[in-house]
Amino acid sequence: MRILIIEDDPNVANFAARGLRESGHAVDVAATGTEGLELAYAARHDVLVVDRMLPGMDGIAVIQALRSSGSQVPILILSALADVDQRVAGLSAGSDDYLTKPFAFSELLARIEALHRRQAGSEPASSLVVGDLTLDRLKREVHRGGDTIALQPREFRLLEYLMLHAGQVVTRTMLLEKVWDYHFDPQTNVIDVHISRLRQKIDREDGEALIHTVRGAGYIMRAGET
Amino acid sequence: MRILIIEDDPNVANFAARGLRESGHAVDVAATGTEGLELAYAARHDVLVVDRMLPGMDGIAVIQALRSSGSQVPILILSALADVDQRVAGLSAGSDDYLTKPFAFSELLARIEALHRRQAGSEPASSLVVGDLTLDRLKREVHRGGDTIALQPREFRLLEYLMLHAGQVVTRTMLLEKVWDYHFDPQTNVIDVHISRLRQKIDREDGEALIHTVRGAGYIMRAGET
DNA sequence: CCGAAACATGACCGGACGGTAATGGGCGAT
DNA sequence: ATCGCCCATTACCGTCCGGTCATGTTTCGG
Repeated sequence: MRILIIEDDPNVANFAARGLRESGHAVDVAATGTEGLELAYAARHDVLVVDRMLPGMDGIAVIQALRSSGSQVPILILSALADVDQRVAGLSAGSDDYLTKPFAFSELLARIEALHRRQAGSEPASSLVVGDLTLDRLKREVHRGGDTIALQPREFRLLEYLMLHAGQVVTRTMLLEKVWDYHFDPQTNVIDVHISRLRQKIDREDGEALIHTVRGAGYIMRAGET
Repeated sequence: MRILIIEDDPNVANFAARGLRESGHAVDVAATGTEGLELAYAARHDVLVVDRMLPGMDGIAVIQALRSSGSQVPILILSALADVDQRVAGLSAGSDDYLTKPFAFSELLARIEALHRRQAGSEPASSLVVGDLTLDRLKREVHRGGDTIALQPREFRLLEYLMLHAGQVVTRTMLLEKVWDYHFDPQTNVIDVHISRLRQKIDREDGEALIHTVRGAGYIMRAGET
């Protein structure tokens, strides 16, 4: 389990970090809000422990920034402010738990594990998004900018795979393996045909193209420039 | 949002229930652990608030019973025991939060909403289980006791719907609406035919039958007796 | 115990899904 | 600039999904 602690008081930070490491977790520590945000963006953490009061960027602001960027990490606020209003404010800002200093390490650990337990129970993302295109894996629905797009099963699997790997080139071999379950080269242009059909449905004239071909390599799903 | 409060002190129970109702939530109240368990099994709640000390069946025991039956409901423990060890014990038992009495209602509400927010963000269950039959909604795979079962799309949707409502009778009308998207009666026996096909695949001679017909009503998916 | 209603199952068959192939177009290399 | 390769697109058609129908079986009321 990987934990990020954002806390400016080195005593508290070290105390917590050490204990968590001894419990077998990987711990990153940041002393300021901005540094913390960078670390949070740089790597996936299982739980964040954030001090309420931080020099520069405040803890609440950090949480709001993370949440507004779509992050779902469980966050525990650590604070000296025991006041009920403060606690409520912290929770409303988008955190999942609030622990007041001074705290017992065993409780911090228990709460972190409770947060993680809950998160771990949650399923792999069931809805994929690239640009204004969204695909709901459970409902098996695809939408682009408001309207629903009907896809055939094979088309759906193809798009799903492309979106799961959005931003990375997907080779023909990968597609044959994962979308067609072929473990050999069919020597035909099945893929080309289905890419074409997909494009006609999702990359309609309106809006930018999301499926890009990478000559000699395969295809890539991407919104935005570069 | 539907909340179940298991609390023997009527003052506390009423205080919390009233406040939550005023905040627009549906609230059920149970005064004993056993009664609480029954209510929890009888209906789906979004959050449970459980008193630590209860006459008869203890709060911790209630939580353990729920968790071992596979329930994932977010649970908040309410307790007069502020002691760190008690708090840790409560969280380890499988609860998600721990609030000590006396408490401010605004904090209870904020914590309940934080728990729910987290839960709501998590996806609907992607794998369904009834007896030794499992269905993975994302991988679109069905297994019964070790081996994989291949289902046609319509068969899959049918089984998925039955399993989503395991334990409750599913009427023909419901199936037509939700599995076939028919909003009228096709006057044919499509459903019977598909139920039959499903049975041949999943209720093979080996193992107990999971799909049961309820004469005059519909079908029900259930493992175990009664 | 008999009959009717409700349900189960097997056979049939139309249509759409999805693969193949052929042709046309565009990018890149020499 | 031109040739060749890689990709795009259209048309065609076989296969299997899934709905209908007809017949057999079970359950319940009278």
